[in-house]
Amino acid sequence: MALRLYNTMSSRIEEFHPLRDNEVRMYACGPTVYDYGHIGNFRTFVAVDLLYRYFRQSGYGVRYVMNITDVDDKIIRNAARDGVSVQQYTARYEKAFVEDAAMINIEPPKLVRATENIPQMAEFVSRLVEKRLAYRADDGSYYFRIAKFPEYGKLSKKDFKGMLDGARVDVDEYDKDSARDFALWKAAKPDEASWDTPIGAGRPGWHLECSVMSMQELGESFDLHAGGEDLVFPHHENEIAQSESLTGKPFAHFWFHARFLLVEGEKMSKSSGNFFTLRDLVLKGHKPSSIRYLLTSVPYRNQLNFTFDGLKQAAVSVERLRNFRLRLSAGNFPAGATPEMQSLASETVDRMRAALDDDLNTAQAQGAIFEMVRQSNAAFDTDGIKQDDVAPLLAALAKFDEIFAVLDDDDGPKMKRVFEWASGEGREKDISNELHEAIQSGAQSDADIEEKIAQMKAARAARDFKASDVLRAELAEAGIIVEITKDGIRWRRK
RNA sequence: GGCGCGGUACCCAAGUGGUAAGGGAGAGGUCUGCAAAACCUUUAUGCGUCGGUUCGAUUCCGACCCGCGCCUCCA
Repeated sequence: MALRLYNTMSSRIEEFHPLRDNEVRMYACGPTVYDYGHIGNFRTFVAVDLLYRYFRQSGYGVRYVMNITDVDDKIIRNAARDGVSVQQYTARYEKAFVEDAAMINIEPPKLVRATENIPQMAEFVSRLVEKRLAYRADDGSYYFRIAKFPEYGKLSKKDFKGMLDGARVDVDEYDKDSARDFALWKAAKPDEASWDTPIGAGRPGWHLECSVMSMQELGESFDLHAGGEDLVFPHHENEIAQSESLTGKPFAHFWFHARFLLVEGEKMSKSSGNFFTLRDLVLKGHKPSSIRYLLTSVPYRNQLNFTFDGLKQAAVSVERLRNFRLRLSAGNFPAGATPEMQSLASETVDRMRAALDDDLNTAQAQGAIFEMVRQSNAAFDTDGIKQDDVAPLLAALAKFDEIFAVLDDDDGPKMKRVFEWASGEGREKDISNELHEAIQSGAQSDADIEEKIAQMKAARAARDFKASDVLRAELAEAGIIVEITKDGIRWRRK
């Protein structure tokens, strides 16, 4: 069964087939590195990550490129405010972005930077000018002539026909032939970062970098272009206009857009007080795995209401999955295999893949895995799982985690890094008690814990439950949960 | 105003022209020295409201109400 994806261009769900056999070339609009990434940014990046992972699981080789916008108005303004160069300013936020992405298990794409492709962008503009698709304004800026691209608006389904004849030109836009013409290149201004190029001194407009870098990395036509829903217009529309009018070829074949999320039922905004960076959430004591899980629990085209209650629920759900894996890995099973468990495992994989094939229906894929967990746990309780059933069940779980990436418990070390970062930034006051506790549980080394567990075992062998309970309480205090089962003692971090 | 999306149990959230996945939470129970984990039972005759089509609609159509998005370099 083939993957079916919603394509913004056609407004329909279509079967996905790469242009070249077995190779997917995809490009995602990445962050403008002027601040720490917020949870909304990461919803989009996680959605694209899921798609990337699913392409790979489906057997494709994938070339996945993401841009870093490291020059724009905000960056120039903030760098000037801080009295540092644009490069100095963006370096720390690009680093933060990479760290944050790793924290929620986003597989790294190839990153390309706007400022490292300035000559190519200038070259692109001059080719547009040669073809009379762009023009130079009096101040040295360059604009794309929208009237030259009749298909303008085809992605966002906007009709500009009435506006293309220049009848209603804003008085402010004195330099432009038509109000809708967009800037390709902005002429240098005093005290602003600029680059000397054959088309003059200045800096690129926002849309240019994505056309230039995507084509450079992936070719004039490639498979899929992704981003947040707000980018449909004008950003992606403009990319299409400048790219297709220049090459005469279709630009991206699939357009993939993730819907915005709500935070506590409202649009996220700084003024509403519901604006959170990823680091803010970790400082509040939430695990990266909970955040990732919550972000993946609603299909990417639906509005996701990101709430703290939801974060807690996500944490419990992840714990349930981790407990299940631990139980399978650590248990003793009778020899043999059962047909029921064998088929349960394979049906679960089929159901997950069918769900993901259906425009990445992550909620349904999660439903499938939980169904398997429940049935397996029930079988477990009645010795219905045999030795040879374990591997297929674990394999199904692994298949799930290749996409969702929440099972491995490395939350402790990750949270510790955020803790250290906040301390280094002098933000101790933002560190919650919950984060302190979480760090504590990660502070115990495995060896220390195993030592205590061994003592517990000895005490229990002597039927000294009192001593055993004291040890268990000590470990609980340190954030370690101990479980006594018929197969022995198991432990995990809270 | 133009274009588009959604309203499903206490919360989150799938889904289908034939009678409601899954997760969380609550209640009761099983297991257990006690915990924890796990399992079982239970919680929507109901899927925004009102009409229509149909043997039958939550699912299709229409109207209305509510929420949300884009149309302003915010993912």
